[in-house]
Amino acid sequence: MHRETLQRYMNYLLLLTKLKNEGRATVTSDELAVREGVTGSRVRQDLSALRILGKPRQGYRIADLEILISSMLDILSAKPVALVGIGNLGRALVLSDIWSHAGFDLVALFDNDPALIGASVAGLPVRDAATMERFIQEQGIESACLALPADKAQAVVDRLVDAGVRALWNFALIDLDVPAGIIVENQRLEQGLMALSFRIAKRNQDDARSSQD
Amino acid sequence: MHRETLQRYMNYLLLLTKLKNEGRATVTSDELAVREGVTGSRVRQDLSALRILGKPRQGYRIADLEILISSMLDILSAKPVALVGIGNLGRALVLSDIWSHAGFDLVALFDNDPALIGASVAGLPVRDAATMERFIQEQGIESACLALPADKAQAVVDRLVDAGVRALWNFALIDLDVPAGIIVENQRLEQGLMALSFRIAKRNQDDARSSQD
DNA sequence: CCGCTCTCGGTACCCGGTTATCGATTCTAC
DNA sequence: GTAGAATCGATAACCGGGTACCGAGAGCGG
Ligand SMILES: NC(=O)c1ccc[n+]([C@@H]2O[C@H](COP(=O)([O-])OP(=O)(O)OC[C@H]3O[C@@H](n4cnc5c(N)ncnc54)[C@H](O)[C@@H]3O)[C@@H](O)[C@H]2O)c1
Ligand SMILES: NC(=O)c1ccc[n+]([C@@H]2O[C@H](COP(=O)([O-])OP(=O)(O)OC[C@H]3O[C@@H](n4cnc5c(N)ncnc54)[C@H](O)[C@@H]3O)[C@@H](O)[C@H]2O)c1
Repeated sequence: MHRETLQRYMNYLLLLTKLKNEGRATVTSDELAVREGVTGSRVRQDLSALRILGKPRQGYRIADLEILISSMLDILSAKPVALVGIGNLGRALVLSDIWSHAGFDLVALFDNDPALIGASVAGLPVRDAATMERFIQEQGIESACLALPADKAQAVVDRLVDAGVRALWNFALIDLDVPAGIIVENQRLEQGLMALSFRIAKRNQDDARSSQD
Repeated sequence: MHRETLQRYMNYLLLLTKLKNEGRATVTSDELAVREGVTGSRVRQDLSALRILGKPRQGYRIADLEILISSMLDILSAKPVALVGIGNLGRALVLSDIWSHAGFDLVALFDNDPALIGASVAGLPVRDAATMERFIQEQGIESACLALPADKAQAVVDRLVDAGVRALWNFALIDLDVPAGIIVENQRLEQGLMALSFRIAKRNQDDARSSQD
């Protein structure tokens, strides 16, 4: 499955939640399509690939779609995950509700700043990073999120992988080096900002060109 | 230009910076290709589209690539940008160095929390959100970043657009409603986490399947 | 100086994602 | 009940991003 396709499924899901809150029970392929900037055909093929059936003149049952897309993404489970680096970004992540929405359960916070250790964020204690390996092994945690300086990230990753972590969500701007089989999902915020810069430049060019005509 | 292609250019840029720091002056298409999981052919076509010429048996001059890709993305300029919502996420963004890397200059911080107004973050004062429109108009700011609660975002966006903002980098989990011509780049963190969940599920399935054989 | 090798630039081809189309089905209206 | 409209499911056609290939130029070794 290509990244674009995967993103479409996630957008369907977000859209469905919104529609459900509006009291809707069914949705047509064209409705989903226009909001995604794609054709009804594409949506029907996406859903058909998940063996989801709709009814002519009625559309698809929103509840069915939600369950099937969610289970494909495996976000109905609650995989335990640890967060390392409780700085500004880390705190924002702890306080957000994205973990449960994406099939994770944030169970542990780690930092090596004595001023932070022992504090509590959103009801979770900040643990000493020195105790990280032990806790992760004991709890069988296989996922971790990194919100710490780029120059500290690789060393922490090595320790995490040794302790049994097999999937990483990385916010540090660095290409992590991991053994085969370990998944790294990089969250590169500056890419979003660069994309914005490009789109602004493109719009300004287009505007200038069309005003010339 | 498709999103995937754009992302490839940004990755080239990050890679080039790294190579330059290692003292390299030139790079071959195959070198860039393997790190991007693509063929040398694709890289050469990408670069050729930017009218970048290489030399046989030598490759491309890194300095040239950096300048041309940077100018395509328009990240050499310093577009003024305002940040609204100086919570945990906002502070993390202020303190990061992504702004200049992506062609922006963070010039103003706004919040409506009296406890924050007047404080200083990274040398910038937090201004009263009530004075937002005026400041933005006076300074001719056309870009803004939103790091505030989803239920407050739309109202703030309406004010920003009225004041002249034409490009938005949005962290709130909501589909913003804006007039035509206004660019919105949504930074959906939970999509990265969902993608991680999907990749974990897929790997576990594959592992189970291959151990069956 | 002469091949030999490496890498670029261009072209042709391929593949898969996207769209278009059409028959089938179900609901509405009268 | 029948006509008509709407929407699905399937298939075919299209398109563009990606790859493979080949000829050309640039450096290297002898
Ligand atoms: N990729 C991006 O676009 C982007 C944007 C913003 C921030 N970031 C990254 O995220 C990181 C975190 O951002 P932030 O604003 O929260 O930074 P921060 O400095 O506020 O927080 C970093 C935290 O990590 C902790 N830490 C440092 N070394 C550690 C170690 N070895 N073990 C455990 N904890 C350790 C520190 O004590 C601190 O609390 C930044 O360093 C930055 O690289 C990336
Ligand atoms: N999309 C995601 O994946 C994701 C992840 C984390 C956070 N977020 C979003 O980012 C937002 C910010 O996160 P945070 O942790 O910094 O939240 P936060 O509550 O710490 O910060 C929000 C800030 O916005 C300010 N604010 C509220 N209303 C305002 C208004 N009308 N004008 C100006 N300022 C106003 C508040 O005073 C506060 O300082 C969250 O609400 C969340 O929706 C999104």
